Amino acid sequence: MRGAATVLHLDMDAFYAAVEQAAKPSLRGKPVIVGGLGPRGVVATASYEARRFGVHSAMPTAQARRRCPNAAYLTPRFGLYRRISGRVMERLAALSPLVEPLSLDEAFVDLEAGGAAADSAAATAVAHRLRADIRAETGLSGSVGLAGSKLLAKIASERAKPDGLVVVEPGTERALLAPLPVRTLPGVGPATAEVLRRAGIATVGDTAEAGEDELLRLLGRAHGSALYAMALGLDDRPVVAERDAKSVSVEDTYDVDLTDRTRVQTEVARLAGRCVHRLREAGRSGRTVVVKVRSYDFSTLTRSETLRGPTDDPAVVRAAAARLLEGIDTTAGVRLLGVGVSGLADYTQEDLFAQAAASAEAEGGDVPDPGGDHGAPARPGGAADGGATQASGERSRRWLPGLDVHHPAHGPGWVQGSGVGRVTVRFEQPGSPPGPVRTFAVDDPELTATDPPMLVPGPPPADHSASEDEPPLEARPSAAGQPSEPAIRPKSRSGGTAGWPGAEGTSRP
DNA sequence: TCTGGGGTCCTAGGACCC
DNA sequence: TCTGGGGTCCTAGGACCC
Repeated sequence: MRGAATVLHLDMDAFYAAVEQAAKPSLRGKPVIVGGLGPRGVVATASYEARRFGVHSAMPTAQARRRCPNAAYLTPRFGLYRRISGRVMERLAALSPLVEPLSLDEAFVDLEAGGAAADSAAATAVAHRLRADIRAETGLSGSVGLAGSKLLAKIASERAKPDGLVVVEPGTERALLAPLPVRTLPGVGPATAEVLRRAGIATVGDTAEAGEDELLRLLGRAHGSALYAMALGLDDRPVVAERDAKSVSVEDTYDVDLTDRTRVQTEVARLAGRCVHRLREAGRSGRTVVVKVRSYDFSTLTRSETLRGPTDDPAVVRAAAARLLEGIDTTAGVRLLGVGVSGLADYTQEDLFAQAAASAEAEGGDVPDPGGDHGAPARPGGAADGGATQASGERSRRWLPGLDVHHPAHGPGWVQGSGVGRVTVRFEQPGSPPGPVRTFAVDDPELTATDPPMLVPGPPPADHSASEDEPPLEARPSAAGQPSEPAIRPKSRSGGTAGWPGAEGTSRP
């Protein structure tokens, strides 16, 4: 808490859906829903047009289809969202060394830390400019909250949505909070809200009146005292820049419950491999392996095992996961499997070597066996039992709605839908007017999948697109050699991408 | 056609140590 | 004959967030 509204919270509006609308001109102004498109998918983001039909995040996609049958349903393209997010985060980094991202579309910024603003008026000016810059660079809108604390800045940005700016002047917090429902406070979800409701507490004001002792009794130590402080508008949490991940995990929900034990085993082995891959990409290793199983009835259990030292060896993690799975009954059918690693350490070859040697010495040769107790085949591809999912060889050939393609005669476009041997493509791109639709055979050799083109600067600020020639959107070489998607940027080094040609106008400390 | 995927933090009990 | 703590690590589960 501070005396000036210099803590900024930025929240991009309907981010995934907005990116898709920016990339696909024919979707602008129309309901767009991004999320899992399978039978068990859920909505990740709904555009504001779709929200008018009652569609919202976390709703089963099947339900969304009933409420809004005419929306465009698109599969998420995280690689693209990450790139755009990177641009936005660079803008924030120009304002302050203290930027705390919460997700791809959200971050706190401490405007005092970099000297960008020392009082509320200056902070407000900075926020206006930030919003304009983001729009100019990406064509997207973000809402901003300014306050003397993270708590209030976040609540303010929520109230600013969509496409707005709200400032909470220090001193006015309690009055602002009092009438709001407790659910407004971060950390109060359905379960906590129900406990409070039964105690007659419905608003933030009620919460403050209840007193700390009562809240401790109802919610326990940590949660109770945190909630009480928030209800009074008290929040001293600093904006924290880099936070190292504490766990890495991977999970899959299957379209049809898995019952075949062998299949379950090969899936767990596959997931373990994927998990370790991500672990290594992040340059980390971990000590505790976790297996997660969600049953047909949605009941979920986890089993974990802590190794003697951190590892990033796929064979070791696979073997541990297989052991853990042995103790779990899956005969009734599982809908989800997951593998995770926690207890992360920064990986260095020396450490591991020393550790392995040390434990071998201590325990008389019981070094982690890379041979793997139950060396699972690890090649699930061919063996897939016909029942559950498509053979995975098919996957690469499937045209998922929303993906970018290229055709030599028609140019760049995106998949609108596919089925019965046909794929429908709309030929347009970020800078173009809405384009025409064509249909092809799914195996048309002229149709190729491509990486998404970068967005074009937004129209609103004088519609003067920065004439600058950001590389031909064509991206035709498909960058097949360059695994542009999976590349997660290592630790602190954020990749290249020098500033956008336009607007250099942000202030320097 | 009920309920994704990636995380964080907290609690509680038992083991083990001092 | 106790009587009694406290601290840390591990495991399992749950609430919550985006």
